[in-house]
Amino acid sequence: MKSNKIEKDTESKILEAAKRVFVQKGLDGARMQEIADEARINKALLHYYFRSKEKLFMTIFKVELNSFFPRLIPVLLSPDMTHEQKIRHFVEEYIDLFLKNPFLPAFVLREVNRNPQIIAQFIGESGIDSRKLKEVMKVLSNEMGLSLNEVLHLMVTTVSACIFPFAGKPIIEQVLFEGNSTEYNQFLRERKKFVADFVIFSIKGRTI
Amino acid sequence: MKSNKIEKDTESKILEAAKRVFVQKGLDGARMQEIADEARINKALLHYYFRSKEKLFMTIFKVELNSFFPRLIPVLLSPDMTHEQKIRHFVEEYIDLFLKNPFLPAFVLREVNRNPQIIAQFIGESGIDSRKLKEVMKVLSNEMGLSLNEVLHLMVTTVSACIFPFAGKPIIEQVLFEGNSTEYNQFLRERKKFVADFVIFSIKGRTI
DNA sequence: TATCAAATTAACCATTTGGTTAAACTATTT
DNA sequence: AAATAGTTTAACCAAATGGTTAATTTGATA
Repeated sequence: MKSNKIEKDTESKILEAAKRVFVQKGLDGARMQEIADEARINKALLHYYFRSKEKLFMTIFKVELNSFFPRLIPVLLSPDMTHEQKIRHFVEEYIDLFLKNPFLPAFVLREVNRNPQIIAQFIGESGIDSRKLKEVMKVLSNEMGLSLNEVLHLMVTTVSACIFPFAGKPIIEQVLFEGNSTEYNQFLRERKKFVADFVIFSIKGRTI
Repeated sequence: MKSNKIEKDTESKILEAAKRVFVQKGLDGARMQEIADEARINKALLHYYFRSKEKLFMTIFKVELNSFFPRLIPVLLSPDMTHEQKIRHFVEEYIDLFLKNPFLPAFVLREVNRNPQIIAQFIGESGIDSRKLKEVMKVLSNEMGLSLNEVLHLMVTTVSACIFPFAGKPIIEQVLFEGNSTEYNQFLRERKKFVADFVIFSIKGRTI
């Protein structure tokens, strides 16, 4: 048996290459040869480590979907924070995640629309727990003085405001900043504060 | 020459079939044979009308991108409406568009991320005019008492809140409604009122 | 109704692509 | 150092795929 070091190295070289290619091109657009080239190995070695393109893709997708759902539920349930603090924390963490992985939103949306079942398939392993989520909604509902349904919409709106500027980068960059990527990136950095403010102001404006 | 009726019929049969297939599967996932089958014609006929897959795709994409940007600028510039009325009008029209074309957001986002240049390529024909857009922003900035930059973020947030629930359908339906599509559709129908309220409340809450 | 151009099709082609195989290589064990 | 088991590669394969060609059909026109 080869030393574990080299063994693991090849596998992670493959995983890193596959991530880059799949995230950028999607399952349909990716080529096994390109992944092999990117990892600087023979194509047959891909099939030696991961039996098929599908299997390799699923391995990558599972990891990416997992990071797409941030581990923020405990914070949202914390009794030591106001709902304003919770909103700020959530928005900042979520946007930071996408600033570090700018292509994650477009990738997940693309693949999830290509094969909607894939989301049900991995729901268990994705760090999302429906029960906990409902608990969060109840807590927020009490804290904010809104109905459960209003909290649901509020959550979706908040998540939308975080995700869309990344998923729609080519549109926003071109239409709003005439292709100037510096301005677009500046805009993204401002987002954390703006989105949190926006949501908090909306709750205030509603309850007046 | 054959009668115009039949000629046009075949071409539109192709366009309708191509739209269905491309919107669902994207450029990479679509197959010319499938489009031919869907249109109930021979595959060679596709190439007779549209020389290549790329050309056929571009024809479809241009149309879809065009409908993705609604013609709402005149309304937003109208001096006879309050900014609240404008927001309500915009949100209602935009969400209605997606209720009629639920796969449009995912399609546009997918293709625009696959090939970011495509958006610059069609910006002229897409019914979007940067100059007019800036005019809208100035008008809204005055009406709402917000800075230009705040209006920019506000616009992106509003658009996000309209688009994401459609682009992220598989995620929302599964995570928030455990796969119950009736509940998901109910949620979508409520959105028009909620999003408009949300934005308007936020402006109110901010200026207090 | 003979002619002609456009529309349509069946058969075919070249390339790409995911996947396989058998041989070669490497490191560990005896 | 011979045997062994895991790793890596070059060469290959079958199916799929976008695209082409040559022949046939269709319908209008003279």
